Amino acid sequence: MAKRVEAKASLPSPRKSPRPPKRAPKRAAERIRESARDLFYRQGIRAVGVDEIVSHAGVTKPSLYRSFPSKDELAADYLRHMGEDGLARFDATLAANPSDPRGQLRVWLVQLQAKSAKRDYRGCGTTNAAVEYPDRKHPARKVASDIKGRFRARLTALAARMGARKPDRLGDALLLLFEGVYASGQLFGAGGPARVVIEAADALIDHHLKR
Amino acid sequence: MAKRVEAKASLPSPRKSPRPPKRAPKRAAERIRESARDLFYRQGIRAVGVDEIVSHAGVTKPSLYRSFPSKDELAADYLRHMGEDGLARFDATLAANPSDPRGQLRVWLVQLQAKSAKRDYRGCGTTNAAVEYPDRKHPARKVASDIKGRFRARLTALAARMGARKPDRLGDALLLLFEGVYASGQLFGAGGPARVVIEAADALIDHHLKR
DNA sequence: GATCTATGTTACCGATCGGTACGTCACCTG
DNA sequence: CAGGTGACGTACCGATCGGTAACATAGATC
Repeated sequence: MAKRVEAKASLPSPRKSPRPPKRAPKRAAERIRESARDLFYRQGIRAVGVDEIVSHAGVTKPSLYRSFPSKDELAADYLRHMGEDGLARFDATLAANPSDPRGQLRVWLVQLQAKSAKRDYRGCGTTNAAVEYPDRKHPARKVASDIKGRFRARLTALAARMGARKPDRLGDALLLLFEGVYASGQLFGAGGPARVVIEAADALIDHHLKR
Repeated sequence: MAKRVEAKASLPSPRKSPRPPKRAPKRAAERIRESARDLFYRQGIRAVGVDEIVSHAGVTKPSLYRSFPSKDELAADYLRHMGEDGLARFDATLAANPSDPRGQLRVWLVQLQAKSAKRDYRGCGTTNAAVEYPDRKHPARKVASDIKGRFRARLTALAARMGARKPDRLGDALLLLFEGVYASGQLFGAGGPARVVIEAADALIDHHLKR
């Protein structure tokens, strides 16, 4: 389950003003989170040991295990944070101009395409985690499935706002395309198939709007 | 590099007729290959230890290391075999009716869609391996990149045979779709986005043929 | 200052990792 | 039968895996 662990700044009564907890409350757990995020995304979860994480974070192992019950739960926490951030960024991009969903999707796609062309692009950390942990009972896999399901729902809603006759089918078609960008981006690099994603998305949207 | 290791049947001089090597030459190496193929695909390469492989194959570790120089090379061999088989199946499907490339692609897609809907579908082992081994110097990753590059070339050639004005762009768009099926198939299972892949492929092909 | 709590550190655990030294056994050749 | 040739198995290697016990230390509260 891995309920969030930090946030102990708020439990002492808010009397003294200057600095309630200041030193400790942020250090270990948050540094571990940041290190895990970097290392897990770039190298994969299974490839990174807890020793490497704590060493990268400048802390020691017991500090990790006081904030996270296990490596699996740390991985789940990593996926939860990354997934929520990703969904929030997607929402924010779409919300920037609510009257033009198609144009805003294009904005998001331009960013995705740019990222996918960078060397050492590693695709979607959520998808990668599902590849690394096929067992559906695994904590990391459960978070990955949850995030992906919510992203799929957003694409269906977006397709509806664009006026698709079958929004769920357009949403799914777009999701196929995006997952293709994640995979082929890390496989082929800059000149890879991801270069055509915007044209392809346009074609699929047109297909679902006309007629 | 991992040059194939078996094939020692041919080196004794062909004098005696009945059975030159008979007992040993197939057993250990091939059993290991089959076990590795099953276990690597279903659980992932990193998740499977050499002990599990040899135990599943009913042999012992030294037998593995006599036929394969390392686990990494065994993984590369697994990817090489699976990739070649996959490319050959693709070619065979297309060759079954050379005058109708679009129809034959649809045949291949129907099969892909059916596989992707089965429970415990694990996507494309080649893509999965690239996710597990981001290091481009890794033997498994090199094989994965090679296979994917050849598949991409086939899709471009197929798009050309279908009469696309920009075959490389249609081929890449289709590849995005297929990689999306691999990923979303194992993420969402039977009712997932892969259900729309045929309609989406049709829309993309139409887009590249008309005008 | 005494105490409590939360965080940090040293040193260690058993299990498992990929990999190997070495002996055994079956079989073919002389 | 003597000896060579491979394939196979027993038993083991050091390294690393995820995880923990025991102790030190610093800050807040009384």
